[in-house]
Amino acid sequence: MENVKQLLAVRRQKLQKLIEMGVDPFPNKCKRTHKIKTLLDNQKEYVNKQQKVIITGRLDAMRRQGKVGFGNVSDESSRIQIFVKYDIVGEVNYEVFKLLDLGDFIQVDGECFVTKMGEYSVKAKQVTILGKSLRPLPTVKEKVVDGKVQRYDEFSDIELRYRKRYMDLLLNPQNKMNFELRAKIIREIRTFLDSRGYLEVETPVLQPLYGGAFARPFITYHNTLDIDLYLRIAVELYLKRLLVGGFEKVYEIGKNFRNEGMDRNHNPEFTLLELYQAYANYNDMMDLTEDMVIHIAKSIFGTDTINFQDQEISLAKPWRRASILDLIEEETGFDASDFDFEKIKAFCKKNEITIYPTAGPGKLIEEIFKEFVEAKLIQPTFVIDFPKEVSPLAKEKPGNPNLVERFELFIYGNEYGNAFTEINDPIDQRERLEAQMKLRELGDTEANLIDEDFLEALEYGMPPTGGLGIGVDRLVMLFTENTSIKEVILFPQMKPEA
RNA sequence: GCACUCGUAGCUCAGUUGGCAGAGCAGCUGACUCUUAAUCAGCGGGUCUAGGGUUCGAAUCCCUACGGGUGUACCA
Repeated sequence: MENVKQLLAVRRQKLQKLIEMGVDPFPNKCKRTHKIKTLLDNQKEYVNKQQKVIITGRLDAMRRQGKVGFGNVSDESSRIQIFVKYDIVGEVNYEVFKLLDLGDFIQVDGECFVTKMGEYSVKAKQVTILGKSLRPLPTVKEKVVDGKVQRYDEFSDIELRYRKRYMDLLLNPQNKMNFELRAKIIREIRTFLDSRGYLEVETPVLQPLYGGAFARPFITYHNTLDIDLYLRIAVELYLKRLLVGGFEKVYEIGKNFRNEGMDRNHNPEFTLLELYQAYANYNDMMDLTEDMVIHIAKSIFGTDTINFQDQEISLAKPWRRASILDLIEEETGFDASDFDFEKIKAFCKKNEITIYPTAGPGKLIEEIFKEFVEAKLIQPTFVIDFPKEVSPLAKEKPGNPNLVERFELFIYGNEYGNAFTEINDPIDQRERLEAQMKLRELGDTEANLIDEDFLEALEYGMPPTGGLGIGVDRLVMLFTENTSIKEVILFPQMKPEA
């Protein structure tokens, strides 16, 4: 740490020197006439008429050479070289220039020109410090070889990149793209849904009861009310209340919180799109999902084909729709359609699938699917008609009391969405939740709770409804070709450092 | 949770069989009035993640802890 102290001390000394010279290292005012990109876009014209410009940005390279010096300044738009000459800026300003460190924010008043070596630059008339950097940033250098940018000493430590995201963004500008694309994707989701008449709503993050998904919640406490509250694990039960209230098409994009393990597909807080539509069912939700994902792909990337992990994935309609039972049979030859518990248990035992005490045949079918099928679903696939046992909010499939109208969307072996024809029969819904409570009593910590207020709402009447949930982070991962959710969340959850 | 793996200067990394902790960049001093991974000369900078053990001697071998990654389990 001695070294760090020295590096910090040096910068503070420079700060002191500037102050002694009467220079404010953190002025309140600055001026900019051009973004750097504008300079690049108008190079010929600006060079010809020696365009006067004032640029601002961070000094990220410096090559001083006696009484002349070069630097590079970056703003959000781009990066350009500056040329600072003693004879032009004068003795005092040149002293200031010499006291600059990499990472300082500066303003350069000057004019556009081309150096002897042919590089388009800003010839400084004055260099003004806008914000002193008191801590050294790692230096990443770049060199263009055969038109390709080669980077040296890249800031690449994954842990540091996540913990100090600002450095990652600053030093690895290509990583900013993930987050720009994330914003665009979410914007296109809204554009798409808004144009189809869905109303965006906001429902409570702090809930007295949690529901709508299988997950353990985060618990918090409200002082004045003197009650525990839960951070939502889903917004489902609130959005359905809105359908009772007469809204016909609603959606919410927001953070949900699940108190579970973390890995490259799971962050404790994550962004979920949930959508409910009256007078619709899960088939409509499949159509909608296809249209929405294709809209995103085409409007942002101009194509309905994407590459992920060297696999070409076609988003063109229609996506495969196959039942979970058919897929299992396809992969394993095992026919579970009779829901014969003993037979299914035997199959699980033979294949070393854990049989939890609370699991029935439906749960085991889901386990078999995970074990044998999931990873095989590379191209977009709607896996449909799930066991009723594992779907307490989904409506039974006509003609088969073991199944419900539900689908999960899989792409490249990962789950992206979950949807069903929603239960609007309050009696059925109560029975399903009561069955969940029994599981809970048997030790299933993720089983659903009974939300009496929600059941009461259903009793007033809810229209037949299709509901959909899409994992937004995963969608962003897909479109940005990332295999870790931490790459698409600006500040992913990390263990505290020792 | 379990398994494997990594942790050395601000950053990127090397470190042989267990034998004086290194390089480049960044920093500091000096030279240089058109450089661009600027160059040249010199200098400073380390609790080798932490703690314990083996050993004459540990960055290196062993154990434990912490942190990261990967896989697996869990997770709609």
